[in-house]
Amino acid sequence: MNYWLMKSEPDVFSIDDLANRPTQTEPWDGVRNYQARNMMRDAMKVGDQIFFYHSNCDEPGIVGIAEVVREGYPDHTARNPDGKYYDPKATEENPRWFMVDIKFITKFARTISLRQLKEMPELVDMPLVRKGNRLSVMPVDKPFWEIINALV
DNA sequence: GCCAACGTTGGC
DNA sequence: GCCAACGTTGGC
Repeated sequence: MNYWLMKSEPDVFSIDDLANRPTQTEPWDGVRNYQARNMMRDAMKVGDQIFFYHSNCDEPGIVGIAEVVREGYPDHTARNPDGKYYDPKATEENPRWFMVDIKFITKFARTISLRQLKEMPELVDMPLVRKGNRLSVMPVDKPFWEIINALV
């Protein structure tokens, strides 16, 4: 089993939105970054655990856990000319963009803030706390996962 | 709103 | 294949 972190702007789609879905499941559409795409297409497996991260908000940080329930498949929003994720280069034969489905597992009682994570010496090598990291989907090494989980 | 750090695009 | 211009991300 692998561990991941996925960012979402809570104004757009928050962990509460995920929890309130009828099936508590959501296709992770709209990712338009090749590194993130490759991870969703090739590496994320059913059962993998995901830290759900809120970005671009008052208190950026990890707010809960989700898991992968469907492995990489074409992101059909790339082929909808009326949607904001439209990409004319995506075709049926070559979908270009992929997504996974994730399911709500838990919401933390409080946000584990980015600020708090940055203060922890044992996490200095975690990509998330590195300057300039803009990846919206990133792997989390198991030791980091366990350290952070112990904060809850 | 600012801006640093990236990633992508396209001319050459 | 280089690289300048441009667009986006996301903390602050």
